[in-house]
Amino acid sequence: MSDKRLYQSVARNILDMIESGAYPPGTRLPGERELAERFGVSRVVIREAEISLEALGRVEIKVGSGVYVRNSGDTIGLVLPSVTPFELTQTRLLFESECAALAASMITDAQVEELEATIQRMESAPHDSADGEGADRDFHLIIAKASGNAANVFFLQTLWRMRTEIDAVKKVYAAVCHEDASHRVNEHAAILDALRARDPLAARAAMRGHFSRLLEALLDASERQAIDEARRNSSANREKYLKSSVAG
Amino acid sequence: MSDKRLYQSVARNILDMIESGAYPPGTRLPGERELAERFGVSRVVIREAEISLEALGRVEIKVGSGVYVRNSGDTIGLVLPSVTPFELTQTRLLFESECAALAASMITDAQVEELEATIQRMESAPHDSADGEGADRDFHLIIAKASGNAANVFFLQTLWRMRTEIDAVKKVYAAVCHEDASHRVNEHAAILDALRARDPLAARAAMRGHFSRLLEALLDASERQAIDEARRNSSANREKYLKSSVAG
DNA sequence: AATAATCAATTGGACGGACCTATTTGTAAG
DNA sequence: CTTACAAATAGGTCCGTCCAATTGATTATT
Repeated sequence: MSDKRLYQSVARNILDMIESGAYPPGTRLPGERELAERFGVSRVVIREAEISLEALGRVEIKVGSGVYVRNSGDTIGLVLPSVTPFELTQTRLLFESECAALAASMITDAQVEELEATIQRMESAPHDSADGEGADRDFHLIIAKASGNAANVFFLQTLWRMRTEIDAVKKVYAAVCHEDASHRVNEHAAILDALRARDPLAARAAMRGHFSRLLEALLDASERQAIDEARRNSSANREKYLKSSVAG
Repeated sequence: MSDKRLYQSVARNILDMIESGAYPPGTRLPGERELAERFGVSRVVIREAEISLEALGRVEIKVGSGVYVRNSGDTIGLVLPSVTPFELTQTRLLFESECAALAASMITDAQVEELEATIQRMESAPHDSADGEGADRDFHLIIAKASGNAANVFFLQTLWRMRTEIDAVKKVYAAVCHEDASHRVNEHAAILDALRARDPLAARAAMRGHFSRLLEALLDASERQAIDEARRNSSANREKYLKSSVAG
């Protein structure tokens, strides 16, 4: 209906098929010939659509085998810019705080309950487990949705992709995850309280506090990490130069 | 060195041609037929290569005209969600206001001068011209850069892509562009004053004012547009039913 | 002379069929 | 049960043809 070139409309259809859950990550898409028949287009168009999806990192084409859906998690940094963990956290601070303020005046009772559920999941999940991280993500995502703005949801998702797909970010966040887990539950609870009270100013302040503390924790962690690395390097150097002095 | 599929190796060659400076941004690449002959491959392969480059945002394909090199600085890749003009403007309000507040305490004198230049460009450009729009974009982009955060720059670019690439948004923004131009220059000047004074609160307030007014203008315009459409429909209906009553 | 309508050349878009190579898989021989 | 091989299946590439959009020059009109 809307796309100018045929292959783009086909690519969108395929993307919809994938995102509807019909083809979970790792599964094979139907063959080019079958898709061509199903969409009533030529094989060339199917190939073009799949190539564009491959360029976007959504599928992986294996010759002689088939086209496979990629977990959007294993995309490499091609589409995302390289940002530091601090930049990301600063942007999350300013963006998500405003989302929270907006959400406070729009949130439904059902969404409040969903938020409660994520906090319970975080409490019962072992620290830094996959489910704990999922609950963290859901908490922030629900708030973005509660702001009633599709662009906000999109940016929240993009921010989360940066957190999980950019190596430098992933590393530093992981280092801070252990000691962070306990604070996180409390802070999420404080944010939830403000949202439940439909208080925009309190929600903004609580979210800012959440990320301010995270930013500090990240700075501490990266400092420790830098020290560790320096120590490793210097001990490696010591070894290296001692060795050469023995050899000499 | 050698990519698995032919189109990828061709895409890399084309990219090298572009990045060598042989085809600066805005210029047209040789036609598919010529490239096919030059690389010794079929037109299909050239098309696939160009499509992958288009998906990555490096070139723009215009049917019947040619393939054009895009500014490499432009954001690439991400598939945009469908957002309304109002959602976009609301997100710009909350996001760019915070960027402005950040920028106020980080901006350099050189960046202040760049901002002044964009305002002069807007004053001298005919309303709603391409250059006027470019100056508008540059104004906001410079502020995002002045915030000293690569993630902010990335999101600013993505927001601008939404404004120019989503049909529904483009339409409503265009409708408001004429009467908006005069206000816009004044408001940009007010924002610049706050930045020049390195006053974060004033910068945030000025930016919020800028987008608040824009949001209202958009609402007015869309209301008028809805009324126009309703009028058109009703007159079409009148014609239709008058005709049938005459026929009957 | 300036402007509007028209037409032809160029360019990307799409089709279908043919043939290639890589991978998978089922079956038969060991 | 394992191995070896061969058909079936999958994507990769080419060719030639035709369509549709764009553009610019040509011509007609005012």
